[in-house]
Amino acid sequence: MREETELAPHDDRIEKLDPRFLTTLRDHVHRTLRSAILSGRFGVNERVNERQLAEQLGVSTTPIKEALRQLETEGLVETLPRRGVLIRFNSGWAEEMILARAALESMIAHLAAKRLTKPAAAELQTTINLMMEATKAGGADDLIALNEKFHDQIHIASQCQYLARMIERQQFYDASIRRVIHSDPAEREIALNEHSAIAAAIISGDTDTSERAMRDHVVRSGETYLKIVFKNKREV
Amino acid sequence: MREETELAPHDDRIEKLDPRFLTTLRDHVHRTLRSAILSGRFGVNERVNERQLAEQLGVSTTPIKEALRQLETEGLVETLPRRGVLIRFNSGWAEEMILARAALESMIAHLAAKRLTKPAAAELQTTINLMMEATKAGGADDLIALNEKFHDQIHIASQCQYLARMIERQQFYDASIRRVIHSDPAEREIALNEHSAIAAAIISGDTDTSERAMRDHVVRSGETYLKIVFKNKREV
DNA sequence: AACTGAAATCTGGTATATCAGATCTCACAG
DNA sequence: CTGTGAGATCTGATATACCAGATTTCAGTT
Repeated sequence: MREETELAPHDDRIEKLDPRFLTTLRDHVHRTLRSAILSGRFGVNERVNERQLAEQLGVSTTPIKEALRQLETEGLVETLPRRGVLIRFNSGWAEEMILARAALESMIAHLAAKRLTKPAAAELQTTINLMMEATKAGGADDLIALNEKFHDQIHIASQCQYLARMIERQQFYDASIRRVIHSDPAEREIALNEHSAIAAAIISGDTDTSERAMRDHVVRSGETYLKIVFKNKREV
Repeated sequence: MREETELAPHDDRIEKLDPRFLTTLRDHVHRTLRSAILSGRFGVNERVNERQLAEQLGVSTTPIKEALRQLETEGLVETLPRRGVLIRFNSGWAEEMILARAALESMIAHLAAKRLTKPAAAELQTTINLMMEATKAGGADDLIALNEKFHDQIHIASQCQYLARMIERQQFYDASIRRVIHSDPAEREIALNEHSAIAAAIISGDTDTSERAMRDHVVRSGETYLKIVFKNKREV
């Protein structure tokens, strides 16, 4: 018996609270602004005012400033010292975010193919099987969840935490748009085929094919999102 | 004649000041901390204290906080709300930064091969020619400068600003280490060959070869840096 | 000796005041 | 009409005070 579990007041029935559930104002501001920018609620090159934002969101400027620093590092805004903060997002930016994600995901797929363990392979296959069923009969939300699980499993298999985190930041669309896409029968069919091909390549350890299949999948599906999000307004 | 240049008090002899030259305390703190982290002056998982940092750097906590938010978004520190700030950097992180850079640079090389203009091709070739000379007779600093120019030209040719910015953030070594590497005759020879191959592929429009050559170059040279920066202390 | 919990303390989070560069306004000189 | 520049004003940058979780300390209890 392990001493620690004996001595410590440990109780498996109650999970430890994840500190991440405790959010901060800064985080809330960050999410809100990020979402607003990505959904085009700011114009390209529009200036935003820290004090004004603070007032609108009912907070002081401190969390606003911190959130803006994060957005700046993400490349969504640009701060001109002592002059102003500009929104930096348009369809071109979104396109490059897709390319970034494609590049990173394909690198991760490559490594996953190289590092995949037996049990992880089985789990990945299980996800694909569930996807097949959900594609036929499931709702959009089921597919979205499976989609996330699929990519997460690959991230975990690759053993790359830094890369996985980077990829998360390249998402420029929200749940509502995903729901639209995952409701389209044609898109569902294509996505399933692509996912199956990716999984097969990774499970078979074919790094090269994994890489390409993943890249092509991310680029193609990304372009589908682009068309919907930016419709007819492709800015300069 | 263009009206604007006639009416405006324009004087080509004097360049407009780039606002970016005006730096802020926050920026200075960011650079300082980033450099300190990347050069291993903090231990893995070491906790840093905002007030303490402020005192050490002789500033208030505000610019410290903002710089930490940037570093957090870059993945170099992690903030546990109301508990502390942890350094998140070790050799594994550095390895993944190399992989990220390789993935992004190879994507950019792919696009550069597709989008390269005639004049840009000539300029790229010029850089390669200068590199050949510098490899034989030049100093390390010349090679470093040419190296940067080479990659910059490819970034510009790719027309990807967002990706180019992302790549900049994946650098984990400083000038002094680059100087060591670019002084080694063997390394110089290898790098020249790789650069030449990349340039040739891009100029010939061979997207596939460009991509691979770039990726392999970044990974290989990155590993050289890894060996030097982390020597014998490869942490968990 | 082991446990409990209140209080001290540490740390980041937030609000606010103030500073200073950048920009704008507008009277006034040429 | 045009150009100038002092002053008002806007905006981000910085400093500072205070708030509130999280952690530690330690006396008191069993």
